[in-house]
Amino acid sequence: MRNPPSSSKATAAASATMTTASPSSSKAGIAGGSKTPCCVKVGLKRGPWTPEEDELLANYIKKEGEGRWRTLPKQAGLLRCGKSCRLRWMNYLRPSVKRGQIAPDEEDLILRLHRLLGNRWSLIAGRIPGRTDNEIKNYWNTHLSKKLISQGIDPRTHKPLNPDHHSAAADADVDNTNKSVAAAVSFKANTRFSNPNPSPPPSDRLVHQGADPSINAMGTLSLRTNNNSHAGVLLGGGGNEEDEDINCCADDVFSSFLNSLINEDPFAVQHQLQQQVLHNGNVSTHAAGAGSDHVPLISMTSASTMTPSTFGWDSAVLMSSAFIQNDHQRVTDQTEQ
DNA sequence: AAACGGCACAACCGCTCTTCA
DNA sequence: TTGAAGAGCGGTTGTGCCGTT
Repeated sequence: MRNPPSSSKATAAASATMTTASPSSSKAGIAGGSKTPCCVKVGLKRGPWTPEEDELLANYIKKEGEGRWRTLPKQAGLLRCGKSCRLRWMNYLRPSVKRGQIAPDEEDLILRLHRLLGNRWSLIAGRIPGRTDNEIKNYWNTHLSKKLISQGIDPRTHKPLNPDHHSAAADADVDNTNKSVAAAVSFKANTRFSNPNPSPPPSDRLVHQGADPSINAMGTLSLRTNNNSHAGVLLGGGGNEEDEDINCCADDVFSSFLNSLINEDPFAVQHQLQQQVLHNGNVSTHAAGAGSDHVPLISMTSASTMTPSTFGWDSAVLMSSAFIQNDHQRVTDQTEQ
């Protein structure tokens, strides 16, 4: 784990020391002369934030709320670009940000999530309350990746660096889990929500983080494939069947699904998906593109034998189910042997 | 005591995606 | 349909601190 001095360093760096901007700090972030700063406007301050700037930003957001980052600095009386303000707020000033050491259980969770999700820091951070993507990214790069390497594990693939020292079965485990999660993440990534809430919807990116309860509570969502054609997945019974709509809380499904994978319990994943289907009455899929036909009432079992290409969309929880079922079958086979 | 290197983390950049006029 | 603006993400850099030589 981390040694005590690092925490004090972190605290110091997070407050006073980093805010004592030396003349050289104005060069921060500009590597060489080729890179263009995000804020080319003359007069905008860069580098470490001062306590005064923090106060201005925090007070303004407390009063006016988040958003409109481009205009915020001017309104708040800050000589910063909006991007810088947003980053400062998100990674440091937000009340929900938890400071201090990463606990062992958090570290374990980061490892598990990274094994499943890769460098999707925001997604990982979304499942660790109070931690920011930047913090987790830093912690990974400075601690965990090195730790894994010292254990003979490739931090990118989570497989042994020396392929002679592991079994094919172990590979299969990792592969199947990764495929499951890749499909689910892809499902999420391709999911665009139609928020029924009339208030300005938060960015879709937040959906990936699972950070916004208003999104978790959404009733309707639509899907868009990578090539911008539209497709729909209906999970659930009642309600209208407008194209592009999905009438169940897919985020909950995803969340439960991910939780199960984190806990390395593929049977629970399968069970949860099946329960979701039973609860909602059916699973149906349909493509909303030209000439598409509805494919009604497919069971999870049949769904698990289908490929995404069957429907013309490139990802789905259904595929995850297939992978999980394969896992189940493999284990069953092994048991019988 | 000074120099050096590694560590930790805040901050920045380029890019991508979504929204909206 | 398209382009501009807004927002967010992952990768990278810069800086201060600390331990070692």
